[in-house]
Amino acid sequence: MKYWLMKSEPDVYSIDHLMAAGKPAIWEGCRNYTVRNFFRDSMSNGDLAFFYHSNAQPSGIVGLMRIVGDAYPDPTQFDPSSEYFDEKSSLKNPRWLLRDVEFIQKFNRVITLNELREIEGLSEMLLLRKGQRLSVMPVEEQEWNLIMEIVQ
DNA sequence: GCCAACGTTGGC
DNA sequence: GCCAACGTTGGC
Repeated sequence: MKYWLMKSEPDVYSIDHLMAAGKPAIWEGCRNYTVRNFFRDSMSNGDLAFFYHSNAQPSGIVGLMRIVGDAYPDPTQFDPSSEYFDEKSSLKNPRWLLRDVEFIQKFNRVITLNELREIEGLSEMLLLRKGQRLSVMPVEEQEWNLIMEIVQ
């Protein structure tokens, strides 16, 4: 079992959208090779992930979800009407993958970025590193547990 | 809206 | 394969 943090701008797709879906949803639109490789090589069915709101007031962790199934090509890359369309990708040789995610829980408050910065033991957390911009990133088990402690 | 930091592209 | 120019992310 591994742990992840996945960012989304709530104006685009928030945890409320995922909660309302009532079924697994596709985590579409990631166009970064590191993230693509995480999807392909590192994530597994059943892994857990924090849902993180970026560009939000305030930004922070808002809930939990579960990775469902295996990686597969992101359909939006083939759709010319999608903002995620990639003309250099093809059905035979897809560039971009995604994962399905399933709602588990919405926290009763936002664990803000500032709050995370003040937690001893999270100083090495990828999310908190200067200039770090991955929209999907691994979370260490001890980091996960520290954050879960303050949620309870 | 600004801008730091990083990723990607493409000419050479 | 280098690297300048450009694009993107995301906090503020």
